Amino acid sequence: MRNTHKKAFYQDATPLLVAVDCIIFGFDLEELKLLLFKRKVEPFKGEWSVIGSFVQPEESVSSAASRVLGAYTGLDGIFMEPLGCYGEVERDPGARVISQAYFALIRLGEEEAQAVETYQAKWFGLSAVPPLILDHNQMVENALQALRRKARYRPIGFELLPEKFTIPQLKRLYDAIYQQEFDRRNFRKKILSMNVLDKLDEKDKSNSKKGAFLYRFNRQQYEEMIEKGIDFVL
Amino acid sequence: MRNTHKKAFYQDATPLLVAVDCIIFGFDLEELKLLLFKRKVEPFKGEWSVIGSFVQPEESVSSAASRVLGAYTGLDGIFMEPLGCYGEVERDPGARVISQAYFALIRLGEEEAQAVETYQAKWFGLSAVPPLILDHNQMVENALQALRRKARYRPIGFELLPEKFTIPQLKRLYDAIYQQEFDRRNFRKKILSMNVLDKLDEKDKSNSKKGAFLYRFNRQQYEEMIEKGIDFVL
DNA sequence: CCAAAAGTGTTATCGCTACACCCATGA
DNA sequence: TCATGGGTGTAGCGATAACACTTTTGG
Repeated sequence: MRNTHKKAFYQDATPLLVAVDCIIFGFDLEELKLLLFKRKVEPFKGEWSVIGSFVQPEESVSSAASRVLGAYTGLDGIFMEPLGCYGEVERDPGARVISQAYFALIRLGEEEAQAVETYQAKWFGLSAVPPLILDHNQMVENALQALRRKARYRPIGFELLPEKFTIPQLKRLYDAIYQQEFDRRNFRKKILSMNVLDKLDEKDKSNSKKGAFLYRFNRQQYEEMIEKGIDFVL
Repeated sequence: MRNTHKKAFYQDATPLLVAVDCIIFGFDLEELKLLLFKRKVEPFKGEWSVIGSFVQPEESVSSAASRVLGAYTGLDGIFMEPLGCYGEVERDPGARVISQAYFALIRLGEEEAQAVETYQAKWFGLSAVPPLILDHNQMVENALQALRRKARYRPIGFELLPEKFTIPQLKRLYDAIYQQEFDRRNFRKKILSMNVLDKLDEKDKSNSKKGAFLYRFNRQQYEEMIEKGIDFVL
């Protein structure tokens, strides 16, 4: 029996494989890092890649990305942001696969370290990223650009730091992201002037004898600031 | 016969329908406009939508978008920029379709007017956008945000103007994009200070007795400026 | 007591904003 | 000649950038 006109519109189209790929950044309080995985299937088995998965029929594209992030890091609710679509015909010699890439920011910690064991994953400094399969090096480059673009105007840097952090640590994060040294005094002034950090009574002495005060990001204050039309800029 | 392990990786995944949708902006020297189409197939036949198409196996996602733009406007080499992925499971009740959206900027002119005839398309002012099918209103909103975000830092506004334009026209374009009135003198000063416009000897008298000088965007100058690390900002 | 990082305040400069008057011309 | 939009300059302000000294404390 012939299709109705209605169904034909969809049935005449060819379905394609759709994947998500996640570029995962971390920060060890020294350097910006990238989490890479040794691919376990052919083609390119054993080579380095970012982590990904095919999108299943019963999940949205973004939940596919969440699923991947959760599965491979053991963490829940990881910050992620869409990066773009990689849709060249020949990008994957194994099959026609369209990939939607995301970049994600995680706090380095224990759960994630355990995942590193389980999945043959490894953290790489940004200057030591090895050749990756397919167009993954391109994705990484774009992810870094996107991170740089965003981190200036949105408080996403905090996603890379522990809940409690010091101002010098925050500055080192921005130094690492932008590969340049910000002025200590101006940096402190600017971030504090926005009133989005709560100063705690504790000090962190891991980096100096004197110790630096710990702060916590106050999302509520941030949102009130945005309401008032004031911009977050670092 | 059973698949090899290599093939299984791809064969175990379910292919999905992938579409591109194009949000097309135009500027009639007065107002920012959106090009919308009357849908010709079920479901939602006869309702307004942005224009799109399924991605074919032998074309990249971005060439699918180019194809759509070319087919429906009769124009070649239209400026377009990826907007994002719309991947909710239930976004299209007709089938599971993942859509990659693009926004495009075109110069209003003759070829395009003819396409308006052929395809039952219509230009809508931004404040008069009708209800659209699926998540297309969302796409339009996001496209407008993306246009606003971009136009400040990249010289994409020129894509909406004729090759030769006056400074007041350019200002009116930015007024329209940002829904606010820029200061005439400051606007002129800023754009001219970047040295990316070539002043012509001709005047355009369509808007005033005195006439305003015509200018042309000089892409080469723009690129040299970027080389030097100077930012384009309007 | 000293090395090493944390913390603080002032000044100069630059860019942005606000603003008012003259010019050219067609009707 | 006058109404309309085009074209120009300047002064004030606020944000940013540059910069040097004091504090704390573990070793």
